[in-house]
Amino acid sequence: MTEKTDNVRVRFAPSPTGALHIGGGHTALFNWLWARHNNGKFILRIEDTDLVRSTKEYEQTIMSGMVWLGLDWDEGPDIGGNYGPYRQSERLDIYRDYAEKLVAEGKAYRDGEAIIFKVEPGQDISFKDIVYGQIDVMSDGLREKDSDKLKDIVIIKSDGMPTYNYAVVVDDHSMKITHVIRGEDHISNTPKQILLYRALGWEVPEFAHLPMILGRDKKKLSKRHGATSIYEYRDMGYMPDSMFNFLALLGWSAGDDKEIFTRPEAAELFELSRVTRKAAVFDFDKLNYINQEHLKALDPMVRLSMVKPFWIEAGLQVDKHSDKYLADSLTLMAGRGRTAKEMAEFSDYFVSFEPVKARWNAEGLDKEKLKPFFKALFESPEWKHEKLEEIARSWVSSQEGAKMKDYAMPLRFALTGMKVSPGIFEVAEHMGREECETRLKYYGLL
RNA sequence: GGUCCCAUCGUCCAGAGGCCUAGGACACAGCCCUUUCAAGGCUGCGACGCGGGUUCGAAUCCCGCUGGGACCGCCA
Repeated sequence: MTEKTDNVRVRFAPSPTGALHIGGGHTALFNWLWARHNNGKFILRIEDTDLVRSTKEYEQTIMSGMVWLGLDWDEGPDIGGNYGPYRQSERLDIYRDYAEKLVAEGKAYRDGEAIIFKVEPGQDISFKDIVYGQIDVMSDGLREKDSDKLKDIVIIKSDGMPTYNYAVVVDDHSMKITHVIRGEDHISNTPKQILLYRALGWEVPEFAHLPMILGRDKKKLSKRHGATSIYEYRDMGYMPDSMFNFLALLGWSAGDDKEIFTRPEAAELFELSRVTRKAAVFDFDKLNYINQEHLKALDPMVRLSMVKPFWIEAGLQVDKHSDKYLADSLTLMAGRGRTAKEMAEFSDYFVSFEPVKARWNAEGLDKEKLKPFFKALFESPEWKHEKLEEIARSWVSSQEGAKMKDYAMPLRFALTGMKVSPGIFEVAEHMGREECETRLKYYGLL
């Protein structure tokens, strides 16, 4: 069931003080899902009021991270929109004006160069969260740490920049944001913001807080847990479709058993009311599985484009082959490998003989026993796996006590340098008679 | 210390009083297929944190406890 919402406008508002990390991507993703589900607008706003830590480079990195994940926005600093500017550092006059208004009305006061909002005791600043439900708070709860003194809220810093809690209110109001969707760590900021909305005489938007993402040790995800930036996952061989799928499943499910889905499918099914409240642990095993499933489902040429960079990274001469041959090689892999990187590693022998040589050794090989077998194989009128297997089977049955693996495994190892591969006769067919001959001769097996 | 939030298999999700001797997925274990498994098929292991209520009946509602977490910056 779809909640009745019209003209949904949501935003992702990162501060450009680092790359797009898992938590940020998760938040952006849920905002995107809600916007797309409702045919609403997804807005990107840059919160760059921290002069010392914000950089344009990070702003770029965050945007390209979102593009990589497949999260497109409808309004933002790069493409503009009717409610700009979309960079807080370009909206200083707006913050200043409203702050002056609050001062004039006696709701805020100056201290030093800063402007500070007065918090009056005894106010009910409860709110209803779409995900967490009713949250009851009194203004008396806003105390200073280890003190019973009520804490006023700084809205303009001494350097003239607005603070987060103030700017977010001014911007969300002036950008006509209907749903504020953000991490659960913002629940305790919400009452302060509500105080500001009231003082300014503005309507309060809907709030939907999202569960946190934890590391394996159940602590908030951080550098200690290894990869935290979205790009690190790309570099490890995870695909955007899978990251999207995996992240969407952290704190949400459609309620049925469907766990592998595309962006449009997720957007169709997504409901804020179905978001979970419990913090979720980032589970690599599940990510691997989801990535593998997407890797399987990919169009062969698209799959090739995901895997190719990792072959190149390993120094293999990819351009010696046609894309058709390479893509077919991956199709033959039939789902082996969980990441694009793993798939590239598991299939390197299709690209080049070099890695095979590096792995190969003749330990325990009875060359004299093998030679006649390989010779028979190469007498096959057709280099087709059915024919090759047929020859192999009759050869094995003609030898006393011989088993298929006695011949198939040495062949596999000579051709691939691996003890694991797709059916070796299929591999041989795909590699081609010439290449197989080259490899076997190199080892003196033919 | 204060305020707020959370609590179902190891992990991610189902479950919105009887459909639950709690379901699915990942992981793990075992079996099967077989020229190998990193592919495929099957089976198994495994949870409602504890204690009180409410009710004919509670994983689901209420209270307490315990255990986690977030926030309390002129960071966002």
